[in-house]
Amino acid sequence: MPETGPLIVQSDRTLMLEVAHPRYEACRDFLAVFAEIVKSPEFVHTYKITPLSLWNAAAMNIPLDDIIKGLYSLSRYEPPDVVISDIKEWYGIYGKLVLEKKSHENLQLTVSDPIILNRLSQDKSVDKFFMAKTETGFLINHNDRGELKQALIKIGYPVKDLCGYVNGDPIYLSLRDADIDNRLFILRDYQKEAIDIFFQSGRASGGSGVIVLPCGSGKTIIGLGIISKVLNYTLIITTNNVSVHQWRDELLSKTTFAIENIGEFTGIKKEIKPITITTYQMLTHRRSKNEEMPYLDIFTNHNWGLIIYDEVHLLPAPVFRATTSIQAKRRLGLTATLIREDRKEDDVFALIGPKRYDIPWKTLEHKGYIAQAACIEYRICLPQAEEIEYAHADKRSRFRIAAENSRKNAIVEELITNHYNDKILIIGQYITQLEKIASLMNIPLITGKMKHLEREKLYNSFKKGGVNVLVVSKVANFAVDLPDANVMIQVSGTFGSRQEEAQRLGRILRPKDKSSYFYTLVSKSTDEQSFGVNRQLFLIEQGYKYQIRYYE
DNA sequence: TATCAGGTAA
DNA sequence: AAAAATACCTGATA
Repeated sequence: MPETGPLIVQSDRTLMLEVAHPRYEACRDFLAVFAEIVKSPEFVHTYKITPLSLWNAAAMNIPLDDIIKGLYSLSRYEPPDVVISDIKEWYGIYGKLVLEKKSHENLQLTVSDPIILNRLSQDKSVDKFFMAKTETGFLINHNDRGELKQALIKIGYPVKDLCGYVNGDPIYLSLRDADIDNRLFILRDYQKEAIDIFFQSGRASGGSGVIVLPCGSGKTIIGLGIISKVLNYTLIITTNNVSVHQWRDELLSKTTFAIENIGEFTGIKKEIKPITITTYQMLTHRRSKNEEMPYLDIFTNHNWGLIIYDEVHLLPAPVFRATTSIQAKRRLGLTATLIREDRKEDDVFALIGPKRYDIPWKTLEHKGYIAQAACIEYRICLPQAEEIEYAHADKRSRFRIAAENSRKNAIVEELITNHYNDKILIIGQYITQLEKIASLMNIPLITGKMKHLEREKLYNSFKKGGVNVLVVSKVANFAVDLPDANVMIQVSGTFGSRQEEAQRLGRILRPKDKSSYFYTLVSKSTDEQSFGVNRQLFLIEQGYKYQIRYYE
C-alpha cells in the first residue's frame, strides 16, 4: 500500500482529493466515472460515491475491478472495508433485476437475489405491478414497463431492460460524404463510437439511453447517425424553435433525406412527417391550468420507431410521464451535462435509459476538437455604500445587490481593453445591469425583447467583424445561432446552476487558433460568491481550474 | 393569408 | 428564492 496517493477514502463514503498532488488529474478522471464532486475549495476537493453513478458505470460495462483497484492504488491509506463493500453492493445491484419479454402481453421481472426478491414482494410501492409471483421473480403486464422501472429505481433498484423494441414505420436515408456546401464531411472518431455503441446496445440491452458530450462536439450529427442506423419514423424533441430549424437544416445538409419528409410540429406549423421535429413546450402546452395537454398524445398516435430527446437534462415532468408509456420505442437522450438541478437524474435513468457514452471535455480539448479555455473568477469587494445596503437587506434582495455590484463595470471595461483583438460576449442575469454596462461602454445589447431580425443583424456584424463586443441577456443561454466568441465575461448568473455555467463556457469552445477566456465576476464574501462555487462544480469535475483574482 | 400584440404557462 | 425568456393560443389588423 503506497502511503503517497492523492486520495483519502473515508468511511462516511466521502472522498478527499488533494489538488496539488502529481496524480491529481489521473485521480479526478477516475472519480468522474462513479463519484460526484460536492465541494471544491483550493486544496482538497470532496467527492461522494453515488449509487446512480455506479449504475451508469455498470451499464457502460466499466469493470467493477477497475474501480476497486483504482481506489486502492490512488488512496493514501487503505480504503475502509465498508466503502469497498458498499461499492460492490451498489454496483452489483445493476443487473440483478432483469426485465424480459415473456409473451405478447407479459413481461418477466427476474430477480437474481433472494433477499431483494423477498423485499420486493412486500413493498407497497411496487407490489401493485406484480400480476403473479414466479420462482425467480414476477409477471408483469407490458403496459406497466415504464411505471415499474420508475417505481423500482425510486426504492433503489435499477432495472436492466432486455425487452427489446418494436419497429416503427420504415424510412430510408444515409449520411452524405459532403455537406450541402460541398465541404467534406467525415464523422469524428468519438462520434462514430457513440453511434455504434448506442446501436449495438440496441441488440442486447439498450437501443435506449443517453449520450453525454460537451457543447459544440456535434451531438446533432450523432443523432443523425443513429437515425441512419435505426431507419424508422423519428420524433425529435428539442428546446426551442431555432433549434427545430437547426435540426431540419442539419438533416437536409448532412443526410440524403428529402425536405418533403421532414415535418415541423410547432406553434407555426403542425406537420407530422416521417421525421418530425417539435419542442417540449409544444408537447406540454395547455390553454390553462386544469386542462389537459392536447398534443402529448403525439407519442402514441404515430408509429415512431425512435424518439430523440435533445437537451435531456431539461426534460419536463409531463414528458417523463408520456415516456413511461412508450418503453417499447427506441429512445435517445442527448445532453452536455446529465445534471438536473431538480435531482431527477434517476427518472432519466429509468425512463430514457442509462448513460451509454460520454467523453470528458478535456479529452476533446487535447484532441483539438474544442478550444482550450482558461477560467478566471474575479472576487470583487462591494463599494462602501453598497456594502451597507447589502448588510441591511433581507435575504432575497441580497443576491441581487451583490450581482449588480457597480465595481464590476470598471473591471468589464478593463477586460475589454485587454482583449482588444478578441470576440467578447458579456452575459448577465439582470436587464438593468446589462443596460448600464451597454450604455457606459457603448456596446450593443441583445435581450429577449429585441426582434429576431434585429438580433440576426447584430449576430452577423459580430461574425463579420463590424462589432467585436456584445452584451447579451439570458437569450444567449438558448440562442443556437449566436456566433462564436473567444472571450466571455459573466457579470451575473442564476443562483447555483452548474448546467448554465457549463453551457456558457461551451459558447467559447469552438476550436480556433486563439485560446478562450471565461471570466466570472462575483462580489467577494457574499451569497453570490457561494452560489458561484456551486456553479463551478461541474466544470471542475470536467477538469477546468478556476484561477481566482481579488479586487479590493 | 400573414403578422402582431396581449395573455398564460412552466 | 427570483428574473428573464420562450412559445403557445387567440383575436385584431392589413
